[in-house]
Amino acid sequence: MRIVAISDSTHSAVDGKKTSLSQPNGGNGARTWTMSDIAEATGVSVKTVSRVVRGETGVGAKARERVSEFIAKVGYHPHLGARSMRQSMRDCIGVVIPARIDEVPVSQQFFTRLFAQLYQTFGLKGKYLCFDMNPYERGPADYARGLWEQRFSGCVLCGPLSTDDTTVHRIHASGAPYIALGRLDSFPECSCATVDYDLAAYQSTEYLIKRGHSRIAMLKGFEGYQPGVERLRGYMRALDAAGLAYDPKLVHSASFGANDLANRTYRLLIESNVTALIDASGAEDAESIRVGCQRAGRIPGRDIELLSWTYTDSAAVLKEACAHMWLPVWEAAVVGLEQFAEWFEGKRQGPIQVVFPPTLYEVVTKGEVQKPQHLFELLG
Amino acid sequence: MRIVAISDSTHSAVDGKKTSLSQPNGGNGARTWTMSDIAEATGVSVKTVSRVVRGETGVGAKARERVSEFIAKVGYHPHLGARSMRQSMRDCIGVVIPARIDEVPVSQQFFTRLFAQLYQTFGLKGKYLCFDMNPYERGPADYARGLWEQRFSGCVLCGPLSTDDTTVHRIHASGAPYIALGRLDSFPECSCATVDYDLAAYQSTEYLIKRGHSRIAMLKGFEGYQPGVERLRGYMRALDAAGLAYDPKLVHSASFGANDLANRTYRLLIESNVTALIDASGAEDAESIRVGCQRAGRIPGRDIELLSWTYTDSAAVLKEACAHMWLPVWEAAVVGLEQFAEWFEGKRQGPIQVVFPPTLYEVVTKGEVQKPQHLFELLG
DNA sequence: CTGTTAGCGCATTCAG
DNA sequence: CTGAATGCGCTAACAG
Repeated sequence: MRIVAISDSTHSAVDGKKTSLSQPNGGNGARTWTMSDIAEATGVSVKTVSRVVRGETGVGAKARERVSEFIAKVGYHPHLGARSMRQSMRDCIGVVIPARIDEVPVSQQFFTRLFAQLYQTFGLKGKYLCFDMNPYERGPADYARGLWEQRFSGCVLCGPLSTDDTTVHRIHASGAPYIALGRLDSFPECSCATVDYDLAAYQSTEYLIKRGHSRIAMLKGFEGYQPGVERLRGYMRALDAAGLAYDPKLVHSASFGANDLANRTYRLLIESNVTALIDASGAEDAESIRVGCQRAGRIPGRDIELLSWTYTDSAAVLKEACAHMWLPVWEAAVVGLEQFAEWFEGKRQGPIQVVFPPTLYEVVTKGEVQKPQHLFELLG
Repeated sequence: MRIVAISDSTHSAVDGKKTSLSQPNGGNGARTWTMSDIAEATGVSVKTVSRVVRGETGVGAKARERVSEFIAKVGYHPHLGARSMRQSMRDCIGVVIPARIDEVPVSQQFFTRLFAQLYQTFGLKGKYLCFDMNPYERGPADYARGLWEQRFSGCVLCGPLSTDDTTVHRIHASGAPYIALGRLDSFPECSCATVDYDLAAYQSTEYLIKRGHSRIAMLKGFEGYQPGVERLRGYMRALDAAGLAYDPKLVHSASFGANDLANRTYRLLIESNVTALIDASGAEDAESIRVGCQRAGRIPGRDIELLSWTYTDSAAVLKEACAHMWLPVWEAAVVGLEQFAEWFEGKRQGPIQVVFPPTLYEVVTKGEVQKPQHLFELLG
């Protein structure tokens, strides 16, 4: 067991010179060494110490060894704040939430997968991950503040973008590497990795129209966010292509915080002549849909045809549904993160554009998915 | 939609003065403003700008408004590197892994709960969480490097400590607020929030002895880590108290990476005269234990008595077990994190010492827990 | 109430 | 191969 040597004969000259303000907790702790301390103690110049620390050439073998040993002995580490004033922080990736964390359904599953992926891509290479949880304490905060503050030099926007988001434009304009796990109509150049929700809605609607339905209801999530807009647009396009009129009463938005999915389902199903329902809520909540159907006196497969969206390949949210739309959100994120890592490391240029198409299944192989638990639900 | 105004008549004088090195990606991005830029543009001194930014008194209403507006307009943010040279970083908490992430069983459940808790405690207050994944690329890395580098000024050590850990001593000596989710025999002063595994092992063994067993096997995890040491010590103390001899053949360590739990169980059970088994592996893997029993030709409750450890209140890993030991690891972490937050904010002193006792259940109310999925299993 | 100035620790010229 | 000097953006002590 070796504790940092506080006093050492080699540098008795600098003894008690100053109590650095930047000491962790300004107390009885071990002293914080600076390059000039090291230089003084080892009898070389600051620049030589710098060369050794940064592994540069231009230092004699003897001097290098002496400095290296001393550095190891006292446990010197360069001050990153000081370093960041001369160069950008290329060892820290920001992970920021561009939406209220309790407004969007960040599932436990998705979050831990994302974290594991970030661990593999960056953590294993010794890089830091810096999370900014975007508190929204007094109005929407600037979720990219860590970038402006130079805390990190690139970031992952983890979550859907609000339709009126402007921050992502500023990130883009800054030239910093970034990737949004979601796109934005108003900003097609946006660096992103996501799924084509518009197409998913279009194909869902088209499928049901082909099966003879003309009064198709849709339960959609993400009100106020881009994925919500895309759902509606794709739905309307499909209706339009089939020459059907759009009835706003047939589209409801469900919020994730309140558990009103069953209620929304019920209300949609008692609308006149509704014969089919697209569950594009993203909640993956079979029970609520079932309860809603039951309360409306509808039996799936007989009185009402269901089509539900899932984030899992070949899996169903509702066994009773006639078809299942798979949104490869995770798969897009993986590809996007790989490309982002290359951009961050300077091996490629940005922006990234990964938009995966959805896949419609009629037969499911993996059974029914569980209702996911969301991050904010774990609290108190 | 408003993009940062690049050129503005108010400050045409400083036009094109310099291209700061610290620009995010040194390219076509928007310019990075400094305090002196703001000062020059608004006709005040740097100190006045500083006062406005930091919300200090001593600025006239007119000047304050002018500066505030300009700052908002150009999207100025203080450079944290520069700031960190004068004061410690009190808005960033390090979350570091003091063990190889693939050597210890960080369950998805525990991890997301921890993250949610950190979000609530720090994220909501606008603080950053900086994860260092401790790569171990070339030999064990210094998992507290973020502290030495002044990247953060306090940290949570998330995971068990290695028995030969020395880094935590240095963290302690630095005076920085920290909390280890695990303790260390060799370092009783260590700031920690954990469970008394020694007591859990003692009580488990004692319980089985009282039920008439004298040949008690133990399956333990965390070889090389403190919780592993405590398991063995508690087990041995109980044997000793009852005047029984310790037989090393009756204690096996299971590693988490390899799935050898069933095999270990089998091997323990074919040992001569073993009549009871403590599953202190921490794997919460009922299936492997069952397979091991079956292969050894033992039927739980008849040929062999099982006692399994769980991390969930009133829940069982194995329904067949005669008793269940609950280790309130999570509960200790919550209390510890609260105290850590207060220490970090200067509202109390360290170190923290939260050591929860385990609880033995004979009757279980919440049913059988699922085998947890671990973070590293999500990769690949 | 406001401004001037001296560093913080490091990387980077530019000289030896 | 080495070192002295400069400045990054900010805060704080010290003047007005």
